[in-house]
Amino acid sequence: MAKGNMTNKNLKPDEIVNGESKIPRPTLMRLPKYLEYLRRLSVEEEFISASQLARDLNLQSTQVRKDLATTGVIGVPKVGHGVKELIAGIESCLNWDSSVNAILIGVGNLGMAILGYEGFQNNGIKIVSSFDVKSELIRKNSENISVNCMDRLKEIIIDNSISIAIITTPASVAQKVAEEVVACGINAIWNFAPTKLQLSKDIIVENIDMYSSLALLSYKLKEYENINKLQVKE
Amino acid sequence: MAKGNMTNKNLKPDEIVNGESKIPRPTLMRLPKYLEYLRRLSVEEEFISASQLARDLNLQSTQVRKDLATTGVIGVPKVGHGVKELIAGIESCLNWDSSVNAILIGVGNLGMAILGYEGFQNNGIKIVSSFDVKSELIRKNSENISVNCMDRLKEIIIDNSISIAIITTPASVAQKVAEEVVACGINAIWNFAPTKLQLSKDIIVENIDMYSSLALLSYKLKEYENINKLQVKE
DNA sequence: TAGATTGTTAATCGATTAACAATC
DNA sequence: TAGATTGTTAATCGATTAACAATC
Repeated sequence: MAKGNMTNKNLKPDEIVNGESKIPRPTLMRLPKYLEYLRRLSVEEEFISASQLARDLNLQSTQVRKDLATTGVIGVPKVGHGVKELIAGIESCLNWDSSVNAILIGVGNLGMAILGYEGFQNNGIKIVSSFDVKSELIRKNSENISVNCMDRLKEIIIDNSISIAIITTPASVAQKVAEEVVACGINAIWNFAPTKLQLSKDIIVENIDMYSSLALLSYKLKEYENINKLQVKE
Repeated sequence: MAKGNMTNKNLKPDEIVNGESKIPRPTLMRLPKYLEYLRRLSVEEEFISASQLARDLNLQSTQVRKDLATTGVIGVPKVGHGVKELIAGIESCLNWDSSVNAILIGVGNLGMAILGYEGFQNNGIKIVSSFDVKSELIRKNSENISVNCMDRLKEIIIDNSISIAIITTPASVAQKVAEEVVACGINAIWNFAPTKLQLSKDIIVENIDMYSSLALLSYKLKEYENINKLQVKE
């Protein structure tokens, strides 16, 4: 398995996390895209060049080389990088070579959608149980994952060594739910509810932020329409 | 209504879009957070200071001042910014002061979840119709939005002046669906399917990128656990 | 070999943060 | 007034991109 970052010398102390150098945030966000691409390659393709990756993913080849370097995988000039090595390297960086246990809270449409995704097992996370307040959902199996009432939260979190809570409740109750799971010892939250959670600084929170994305879309569409208007005038 | 950027002088030509200066991407992504905060304020609060906003949203006050400046709203020293003006200014920047018509394709769990959100009307987008291949869904109303078969795609897009297509299909068919809507004249896509769409450069695409978000979460959790291990050792 | 690709250093770009005069 | 806040300039930080020697 690829062990990262032996190549990096001259690092300042705070650039090193437990012997490995910190990976920049934008790089981390691109790693899953490389990984998906690599996993789709046919088994015959033994090597892939950063240049080819750049072409297919619409990135700069220098950026791809830099990104791949963070995984610690060494390439071969004129040949490229070993596909298997690269997959293992990225998985290792992201901690996606094994699965961490998660629960999901809020088994509405969104929760059901996420329980139904099959990709998570290959991406470092395993949803082992889910929760809802609606009694008609309790004990009804969805995608083979049991739905429990909120009373059993602490018990199930502890018994299953849960590390991550996925919040798919309505925004109105997300804060309350977040506080509850934190009280049960959870310190990583993946929040799909469109609301900002106010929690202690040491709790890891990642948000799926629909409205930021929509803001970009709306702004680009406005630019696009303005340009068209200008062209019509001219 | 706030008309942006009268204050900015000395702009290079490519910093100006139709008479307004370009808003940086990170700022655009924060604008919805300011907007949500401002909308939640009680009507009695006439003014809000950038400093207060910074405190409540965990941002730097300089950053908030810079961000608010892009909306063109002028603040009053010692007092702050008018809340109403600020709301109008942000809405105007994002084109969220009116709604653009959208369709949604793929009425599975995820699609149903999005059809059920009430926030979109206030955020520049109105879903007027939806589509699915599953015949049992067709004509069954969900949240008062009709579900149609794919045959009616072009007709409905044209009749309703649709600008945006929201894709909530399984990843396996997202590319095909995207090509179909583009063929019907759509040039803005909001893609919730976890796959990279390959489309002509002039099509506006925004992705809800779950796996980038999960990568950050996984990496932070790994860092967190490494730090804990180190502390146990010491 | 020649050409493509590598890893890395230096230059550029753009966003954040610090500093500060102006202001009500 | 004094203190808080503004808008803006300058400094810093960090990521992207360009350039290039090394290499199979």
